[in-house]
Amino acid sequence: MIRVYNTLTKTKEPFEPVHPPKVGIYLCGPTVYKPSHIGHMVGPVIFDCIKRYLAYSGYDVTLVVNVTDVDDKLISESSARNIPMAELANEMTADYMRNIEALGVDAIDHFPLCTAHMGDIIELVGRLVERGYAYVSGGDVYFDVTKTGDYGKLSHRPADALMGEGGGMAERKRNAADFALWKSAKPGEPSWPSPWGPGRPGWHIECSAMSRALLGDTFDIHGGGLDLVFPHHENEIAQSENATGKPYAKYWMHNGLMQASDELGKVGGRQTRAREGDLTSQEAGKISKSKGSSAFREMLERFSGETIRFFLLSTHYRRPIDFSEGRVEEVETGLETFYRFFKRFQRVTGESFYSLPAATRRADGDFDPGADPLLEHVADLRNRFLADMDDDFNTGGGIGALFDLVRALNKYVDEEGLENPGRQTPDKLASLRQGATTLRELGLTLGLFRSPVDEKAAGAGGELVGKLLDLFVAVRAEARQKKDFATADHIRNGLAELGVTLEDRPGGTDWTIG
RNA sequence: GGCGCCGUAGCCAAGUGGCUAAGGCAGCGGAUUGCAAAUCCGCCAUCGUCGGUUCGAAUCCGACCGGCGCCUCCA
Repeated sequence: MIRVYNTLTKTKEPFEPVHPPKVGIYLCGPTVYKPSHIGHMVGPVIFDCIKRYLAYSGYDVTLVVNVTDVDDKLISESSARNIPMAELANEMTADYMRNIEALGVDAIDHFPLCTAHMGDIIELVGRLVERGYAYVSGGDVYFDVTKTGDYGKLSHRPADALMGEGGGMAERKRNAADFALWKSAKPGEPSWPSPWGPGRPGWHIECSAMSRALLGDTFDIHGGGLDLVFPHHENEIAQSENATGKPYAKYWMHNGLMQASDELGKVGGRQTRAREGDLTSQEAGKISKSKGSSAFREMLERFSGETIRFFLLSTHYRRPIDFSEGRVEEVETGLETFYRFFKRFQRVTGESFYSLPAATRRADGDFDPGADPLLEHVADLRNRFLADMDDDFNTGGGIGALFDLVRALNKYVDEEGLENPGRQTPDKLASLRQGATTLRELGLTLGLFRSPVDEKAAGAGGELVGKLLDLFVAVRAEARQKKDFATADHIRNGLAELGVTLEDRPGGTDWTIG
């Protein structure tokens, strides 16, 4: 039984899809006006992972992530750069796509564009006007929050505490909390024809329209960052449920926000509301689009996508993450333990870890450990992993089980002496293989361990470097043969200073760079 | 001011009523190694403070202290 925390009810609820085995998930995606920063990657990674896990658990999942390519911010940014809005949108969408791809996020089924769904949006706004939930005012269309009884039910705030946009729009609104469904175009602004005159969609309506177009009036999970609870998601519910007369999303899942940071992801933080003398809160605030934040792609020059993914998944999705390079380096060190085991597995079995045929369905993966102590242990750890993931996708706890699993496998290789071909038996190799297959199976539900990460040695001159290192290793082996350890250590220490680590094993010496 | 979250070892972090409080990083000791590296074994926390509820609390309630978020664009 999978349980998910629902912002709507503030409790963990049993996950029961509206139309099992189908599951529809809608995640609020990027507004493509600036390059992505690390904070934008949290949602895609978590929900990519949630989809994988649900699919693994037997559901038929459709994951939709919208791309908002028309919006006030796009308009101002494109005019500042003096390029068409569509060109800006294309450029930033491409940046976003490259970034999520690097993170191994490829479980998303649809990336609807706002500009490609104008018909759906206009129809939805029209419905709201017809039904009396929205009114036209000077070419704009506003949602009247007083017409719906449960406005505020997601953010759990009293209706009178909810305020909408201020500024020039305020004059045209009946109530301060009303929000724009359609904004009339000023001269020179991009616009689309509508029954209320040329204009563009309000901020929230596109999600209501596109989720409806792709997932139907009612779907299972709606996700997004915690900062979108109000007003964005609150308004989506109001629009959608009053336009269709049906429930909107059944479960609302909100990920915690990326906090603080250093060079690779500068902080935004509160500006206008900082209390006097409250400097630390400005330094340690969340990463925000409104302040400068380093582009995510710069981070990818320092860390592999898998490392960053591992970092993001190493804590629970609802918890805020304090980002810093140092922390990513720490989890990278831990991740390397897995990589070393994968190499070791290949040495021992001659088979690539990455080619192990892991079960893609949870039910298929059940195995009878028999009387094999290793496999009994593996089965326990697998159950622990699944129990953690079932409990609101506790990836942090699950990763802990994965670490225990590699340790169990390493220990098995140690104790059975499997690095020594003479001590290998078909039974022992089969047990090791089954344990490793389970590790791969569980890792894949997190989107980890999918394919070999490029060695840092690769790149310019990589081939020559490799041959030179092989030569050093060969010379050193001769020295060791002659018990000339001074020379052998000289070579190893010298290489160590250059960042090359040598590991002597019964079967020979391996080198690794970095 | 309104609403809300968080505070577990040097750092990160799982656990939210009951076996010896996961795991990672760092550190220390040991096995192994010619010496290393890697691997394995062991050590390293009573859970912000105070009070309450309970047979029993890190886990529930209250107060306080500290950190942060939303209420305005935000993933």
